[in-house]
Amino acid sequence: MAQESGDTGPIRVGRAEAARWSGALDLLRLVRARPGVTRAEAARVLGVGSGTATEICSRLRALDLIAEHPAPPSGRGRPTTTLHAHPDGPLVAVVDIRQAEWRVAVADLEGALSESATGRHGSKRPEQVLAAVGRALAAVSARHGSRIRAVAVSAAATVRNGRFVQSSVLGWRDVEVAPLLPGVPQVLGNDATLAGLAEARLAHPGKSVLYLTIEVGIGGVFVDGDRAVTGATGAGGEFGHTPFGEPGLPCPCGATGCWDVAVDGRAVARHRGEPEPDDPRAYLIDALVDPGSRAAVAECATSLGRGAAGLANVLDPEVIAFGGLAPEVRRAAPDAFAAAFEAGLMGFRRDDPPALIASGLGPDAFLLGAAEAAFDEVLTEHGLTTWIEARGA
Amino acid sequence: MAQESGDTGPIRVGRAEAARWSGALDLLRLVRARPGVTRAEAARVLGVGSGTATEICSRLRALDLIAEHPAPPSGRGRPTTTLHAHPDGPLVAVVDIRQAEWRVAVADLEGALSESATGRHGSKRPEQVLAAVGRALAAVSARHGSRIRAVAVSAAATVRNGRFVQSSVLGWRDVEVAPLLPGVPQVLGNDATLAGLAEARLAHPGKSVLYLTIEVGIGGVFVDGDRAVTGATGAGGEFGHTPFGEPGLPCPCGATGCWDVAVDGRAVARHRGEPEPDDPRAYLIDALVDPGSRAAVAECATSLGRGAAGLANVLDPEVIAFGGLAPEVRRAAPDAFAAAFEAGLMGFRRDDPPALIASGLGPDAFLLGAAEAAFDEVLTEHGLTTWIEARGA
DNA sequence: ATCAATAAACTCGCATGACGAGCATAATTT
DNA sequence: AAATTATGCTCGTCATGCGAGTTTATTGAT
Repeated sequence: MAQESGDTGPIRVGRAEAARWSGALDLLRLVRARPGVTRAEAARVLGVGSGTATEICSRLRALDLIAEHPAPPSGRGRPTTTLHAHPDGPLVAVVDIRQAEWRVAVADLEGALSESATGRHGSKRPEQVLAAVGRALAAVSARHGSRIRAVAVSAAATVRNGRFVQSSVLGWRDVEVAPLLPGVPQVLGNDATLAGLAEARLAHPGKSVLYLTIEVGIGGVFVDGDRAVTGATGAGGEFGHTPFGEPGLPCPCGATGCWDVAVDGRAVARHRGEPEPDDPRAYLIDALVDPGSRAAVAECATSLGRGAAGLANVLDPEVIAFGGLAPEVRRAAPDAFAAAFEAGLMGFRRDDPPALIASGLGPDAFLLGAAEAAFDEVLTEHGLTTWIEARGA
Repeated sequence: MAQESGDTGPIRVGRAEAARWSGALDLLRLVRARPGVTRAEAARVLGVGSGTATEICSRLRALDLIAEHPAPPSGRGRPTTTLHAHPDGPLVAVVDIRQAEWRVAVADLEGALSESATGRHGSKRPEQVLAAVGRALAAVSARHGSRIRAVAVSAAATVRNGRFVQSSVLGWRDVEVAPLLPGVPQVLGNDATLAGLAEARLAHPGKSVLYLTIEVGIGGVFVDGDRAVTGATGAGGEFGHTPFGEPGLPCPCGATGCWDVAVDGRAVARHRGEPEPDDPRAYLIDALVDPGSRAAVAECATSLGRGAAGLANVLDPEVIAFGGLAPEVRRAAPDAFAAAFEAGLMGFRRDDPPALIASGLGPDAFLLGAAEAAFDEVLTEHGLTTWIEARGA
């Protein structure tokens, strides 16, 4: 994100400053990815000796960043300890804004969510929604004080250069989110992007994961080695707006032939000769169990399979994970899906195709993904430095 | 690329080992990206003090990794020095295997290519081609000795897990390339991937670049911040095999509706009602200047624009760079291209669309990209450690 | 019970790269 | 010739990681 430090003046991160905490950061990230990991195993994974592990752990314990508990002895030898989030350690606040409601929660280093507040918003006015979220966050901040080190907001909206530029389900256009907690880093994320990030990091760490989710339209993200590929402005992953659909068919996004309108409730209605439903998601849920919609749903499953295969050809993922209603669409017409997927893959990929799985994270996926994005801000040299300064003061 | 170090035993890179050379590596990468950069500017860019710069530079000079020349004084103050590749510094050998010929060259840290050998291969037998290339590399190795630190091979073939798994233009299937220079790291790359890597790093450093090139079919790569996104097995970037083409039309890859056969000489011939040409590339070159093919070429330009827009929606590049014959296709029907591109973009992207440019690297792009990939292997802690060991011995 | 075996934590001297303040140097400007 | 300015160089300091050796806590055998 930081570019052209030459012009913008002396930011002066400093090499030693950056390298200083690299071992400690690696340990913290490991504790985050695998809570309760033993210190001995951590040393093996990180490739450090026991002396270094001792040193890093005691440093982090003194800073209230990790806690160590004696591990239940398992076999001969001196028993090791398990590493956990410190009970007074850093936290992040996470927000998920959905069509009719919002949620605010707090996550600790281990990824555990403690629910804090939810609200409904009949109004579509972004200022009102954000004001309500802001009040909930103020309460969180009052409760946890300076332990809150970052805020991440997930919304069903397109994110570009740190703004929500549009959202059909929320009815938002170009919404700037002022700092919700002053002085704390804040990141905004598309809901499908963050859900995919959570799925990739939590269920398939280190792998290349293509995440596809159907709600209204289809979206997702490609996560390559735990890093979301979101392009220049952060608006990548708009898979619904590739011309995989019916050529010429207009899409509300402004383009034509979009995949978005070929896989969801709007597509089912169109195939059945019905008018466009007000709530395509609810319509699709009904259609999935309606025998009269079977052929129309199979068309969607075919489109899902063909598009997933095309994206697999482009992105070469190791895993394709389906979220939202996509697993249901696939399950409703498994043969149609499988045939289209197989036919769409390049020949040489068919011997060893990507694994197709249904995401198992459930409705917390957005908050979990937001926690990932938020801790990405915290677990940096800068984040650690400010944590230490806040402790000292 | 390194995974699961836990099981595979004690590779033990070591944290200090890795951090040790990080400053030196950053300087070497800077000298590579900007040959002739002054030491004073390098210190500013890297964010180190003059003392540290002195230390790093003298260390690298002593190791024959960089050379310093007095810079022409420009204004007041003590004149600085410019940083260059050392005349006895590390080199990489690069290979480009095309339809009817191969080239072998040598690149230094600054990216300068010195041509070494070329050959033609009427035969399509990969063993024969690789044997000829191997002989040329042996000659290179004899001339430069242990200065050659890596080999990179570009070929018009799909790369997967370090093998060439298929190539229609070369007629190859599942070719394993044995080490061409024993004891030296070797990387294989798809030609379009490497050309895009070169275009991105040399012309648009740090940006997100979508590179699209038409030869036979269409391919390319997405380079996000100087890193090629090639997926789990390295076979990403097969943009030609997304279903952007005519639905149902079979493609030699095994899938149907591929973009590949909608933008090249085969597409022009089909639109004209002619049989599939033996050499689609030559056919397209002719068609580009043939008035009778104007409408057919415009169809290809439309398909190119629509597909490029779809990929822009997915990948969110800052720049779309066209290579091969793609700039000519665009130029032959600029209005058709522009209309399709604009129509295919999501509405919110139209205000600030990605820049569309023609690659200017010419036929050396493949070798330059191979040099990038090869130096990525050299400019690592491990690469530097082996360089130092080779010096000492 | 006692003692060997085992695995892991702890101690401590060492190497190293980066830092930064102060000094030296080589150009331009006055 | 002197002042100014930008840069390179020297050197004492520091934090991190290393690694060999030591200690500690558990299991299992005698």
